[in-house]
Amino acid sequence: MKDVAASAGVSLKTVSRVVNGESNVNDDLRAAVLEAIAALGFRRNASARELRQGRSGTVGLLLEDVADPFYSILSRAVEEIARDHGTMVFAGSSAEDADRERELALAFCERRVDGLIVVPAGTSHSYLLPEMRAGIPVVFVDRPPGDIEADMILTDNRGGSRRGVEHLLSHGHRRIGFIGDAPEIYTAGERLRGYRDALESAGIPFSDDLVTQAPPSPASTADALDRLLDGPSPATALLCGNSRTTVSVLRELARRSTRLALVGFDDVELGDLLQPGLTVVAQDPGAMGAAAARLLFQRIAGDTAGPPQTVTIGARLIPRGSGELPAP
Amino acid sequence: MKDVAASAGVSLKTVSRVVNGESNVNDDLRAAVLEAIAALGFRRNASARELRQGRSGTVGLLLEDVADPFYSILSRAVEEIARDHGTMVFAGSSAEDADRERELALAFCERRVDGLIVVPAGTSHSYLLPEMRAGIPVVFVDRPPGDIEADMILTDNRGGSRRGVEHLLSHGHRRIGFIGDAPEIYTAGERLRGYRDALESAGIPFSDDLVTQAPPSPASTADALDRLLDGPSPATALLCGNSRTTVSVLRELARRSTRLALVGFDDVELGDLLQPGLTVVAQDPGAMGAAAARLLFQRIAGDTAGPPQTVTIGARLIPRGSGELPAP
DNA sequence: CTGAAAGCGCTTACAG
DNA sequence: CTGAAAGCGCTTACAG
Repeated sequence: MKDVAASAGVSLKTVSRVVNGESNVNDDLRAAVLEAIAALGFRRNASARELRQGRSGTVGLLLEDVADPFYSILSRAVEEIARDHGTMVFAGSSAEDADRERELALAFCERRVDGLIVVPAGTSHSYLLPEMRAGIPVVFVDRPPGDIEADMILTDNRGGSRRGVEHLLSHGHRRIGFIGDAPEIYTAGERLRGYRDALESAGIPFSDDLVTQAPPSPASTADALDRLLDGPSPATALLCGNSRTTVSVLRELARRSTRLALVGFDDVELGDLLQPGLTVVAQDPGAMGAAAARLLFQRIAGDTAGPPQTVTIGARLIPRGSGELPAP
Repeated sequence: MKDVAASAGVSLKTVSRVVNGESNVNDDLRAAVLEAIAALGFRRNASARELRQGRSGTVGLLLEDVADPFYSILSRAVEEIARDHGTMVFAGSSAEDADRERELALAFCERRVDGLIVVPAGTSHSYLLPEMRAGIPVVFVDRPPGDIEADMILTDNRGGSRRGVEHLLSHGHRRIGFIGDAPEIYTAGERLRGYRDALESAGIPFSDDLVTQAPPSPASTADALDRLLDGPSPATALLCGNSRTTVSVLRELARRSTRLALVGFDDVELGDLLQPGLTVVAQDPGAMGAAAARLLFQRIAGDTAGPPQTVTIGARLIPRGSGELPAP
């Protein structure tokens, strides 16, 4: 900038004014500055600007895995809103590791992000309190934070799960299985609750035999199916608590050439092309990302008066065939 | 940092030494500094550090769409390698818009990224020359840059496509269609070349009637299928030039209940669960991202002596059923 | 409308 | 092993 000023024969401050598009600059001087900028290939140094201004024009986005379709769609939605605010996005994958989450979150804070969107991996988030008090707003998505109060965007997991089970009940099923993630996972717990809600409303007693809660893996899913299908009164329908489990179940059913009424929680690509089409309770990751980003920028803009907000986003049942198979 | 120094009763420089993990600090002073850091909730300001050091510890990653599975897998691979180098990743989506690509790339440069990985959207990249000369290494992925020479990571599109067609030929097909993206797209051109290579080697004359080149959309794909299937000597097999087209073709075939031997370029999730399973020529986005990141960090580390490199990554044929349907 | 001076929070280069 | 001074490249606050 000093070089530009020298080359254009003006002061540093005038160059700064031109670079920042301030209006009160003489046209001739402006032209001279622009010429010098082009000639020297000048590009403003954002670090210096940030240091002086105190805000960085960046936000941090902490996901479980950038490569997972659910999070990558969420991520794109955040990017679009950030773009409207002239802000760039740092994205990082916690890989479900609490230490890595913490490390990334603090690295983002060291970079003085203007705000943070976090899909929690760990169960304790008090490490963020000093940062939040120092003025970095944080919005949690998908799961509530561990031991602090904060803004969050959640799916209506319980209601969605209930709707999925009610759908199976309405097609005559009475023995409905549930295979979900480990019970410590917030969403897994909520979805199991929705399953129980639906059974209870229908006057069907809850049975432990029909429920599996474990981290999703092809092996654990195959075991769970064994338990559901190989007993004296097998399940005729199944709610899968997450998309990884749904995919494992589909592979396992294809291998066994067994049919089973099936509703998956979370949509999977090409679900409509399977035979039968896959009925799902679909979350809306784009809407979640957009809601998180909007709330974050509202906080960044200074709206920090009220208490933490919780935004709940509905889950939609999409019937495509597998959930409409009638009970035998 | 000044506050920490005052609180610990040492100089700024000693705090700096502790924060940076330098070894030559007296244990008592170190302890006092660490205590002051904890008490004050101090976090080093990265902007100031970057300004002084001249490097930012960030890289920019410019994709077509962060939400596309191909790019999100590539993105995660870049993140992992960046992490090994203590570097954060800015990711942005060009949305296939040359202006937006330029705007994002220059915004990354203004933030003084240490390097840039770019999936080109536009056809001219000379706008990056000043930045490259100023010492920001740039690696292009998936497609070559427009009008400059630079490092790049490419898939063996031509060879992969050839292998896909040879696979169909080996199952007795002679009328093999090709539906690819618009001919301006580099990868589309290469894949058409591979298609021609395979036909030529088999002594089968190339026929324009069997080829469609257009931006993928459900409507254009349906039209292309009409042309291929409704004539006097219809195609018995098809190579789809990209995954969006593959999905449209699958939907269209399901609607018509027509069968056709099919090989898709690019894998799609759940392709193994379709009936028949989807045979594809699979790119390896993870390998591409990793190769790009490795080359970039090599350049950042100062290895800029040699000429630009091109790394070509193979495409693998994965037979799953659809490509093995025999010719009638 | 224009500019000179101070300072953002660090690290570098140097002295002791 | 420790510290005082200068400076990275901007913007802010102020004066003219």
